[in-house]
Amino acid sequence: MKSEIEVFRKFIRNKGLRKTPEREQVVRAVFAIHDHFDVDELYALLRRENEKISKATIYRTIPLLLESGLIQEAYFEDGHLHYEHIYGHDHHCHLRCLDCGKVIEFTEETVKDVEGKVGERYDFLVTGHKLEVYGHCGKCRVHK
Amino acid sequence: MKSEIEVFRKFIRNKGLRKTPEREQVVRAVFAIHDHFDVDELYALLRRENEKISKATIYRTIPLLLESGLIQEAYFEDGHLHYEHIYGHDHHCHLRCLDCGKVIEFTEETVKDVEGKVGERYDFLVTGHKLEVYGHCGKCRVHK
DNA sequence: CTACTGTTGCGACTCATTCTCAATAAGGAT
DNA sequence: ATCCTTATTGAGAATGAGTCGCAACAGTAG
Ligand SMILES: [Mn+2]
Ligand SMILES: [Mn+2]
Ligand SMILES: [Zn+2]
Ligand SMILES: [Zn+2]
Repeated sequence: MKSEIEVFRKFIRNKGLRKTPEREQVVRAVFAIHDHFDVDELYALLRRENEKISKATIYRTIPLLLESGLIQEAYFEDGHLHYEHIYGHDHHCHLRCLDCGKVIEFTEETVKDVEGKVGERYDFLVTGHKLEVYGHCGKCRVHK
Repeated sequence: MKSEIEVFRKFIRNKGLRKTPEREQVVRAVFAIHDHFDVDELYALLRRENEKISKATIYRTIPLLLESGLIQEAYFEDGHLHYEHIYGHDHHCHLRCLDCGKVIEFTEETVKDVEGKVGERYDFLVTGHKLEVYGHCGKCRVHK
């Protein structure tokens, strides 16, 4: 299996774009975070490592990471988007506590079947899905 | 079954809030739109009807509609949230074309089972879910 | 190495949403 | 019905995520 940076370089080459150190630093940082992240967290990490990269470049790189399949939007919260790297990881869904905001990742194979059924029913070539389940975690239920 | 305005009034009363014509106009407008909508569309509808209501009040009313279960966030797109009224409607999921943006609503009972399984597995009291399936619609596949 | 052109950083800008605050109006009490 | 307290409203200012314009810079083809 190719590394994420190899995948990214091939993607960049295929699109006729240029290989730049800034873009590759973003790729590296994205795969150094093993959690959901937003642009500010990504920016903070890069700054902490003394990488001189502007927020604009991060914003410009994110669509490339999405299109190349290295990351995906995880959810929209607190007024902005959150992402997660997905290359090299199995698909998972999210279970969120409406009280404390905790997010648990889970896998559930039956959701995959829905893709096929729905795709056929409406003549769609289905490429993926996003499932979020909401509720109240055990800890938060105790507190009330 | 109670009407949406009755549900809303009860909710308002239970929270110790005040019944205002502005809030009730928003409720009415939300249930006059039988489609996904955003704040601007809601505002435009109210203005078209010569309701003098400010956008700030709409923004302030939306959390109340969410909490009372009359509406839900449908999806985030074009830099802002879209909503839909759900009171009095069966739960449905969304199938979206990544090319043209078309959104199809569908129902799929097997997703309900996932709620139960996951809730038990992680000790959550599950209250709902949001499933979006992505792909390319038949029309868009022809065009390329 | 050169030329061409895509990319970067910076700050200005846009636009959705929130906040501030003075005026208004619910709604409980009398 | 009137008063009083305080939540709510409208208007506009403020915030903040994300985008854009532009001049300096740097890949890459030849
Ligand atoms: Mn995740
Ligand atoms: Mn819908
Ligand atoms: Zn919780
Ligand atoms: Zn389409």
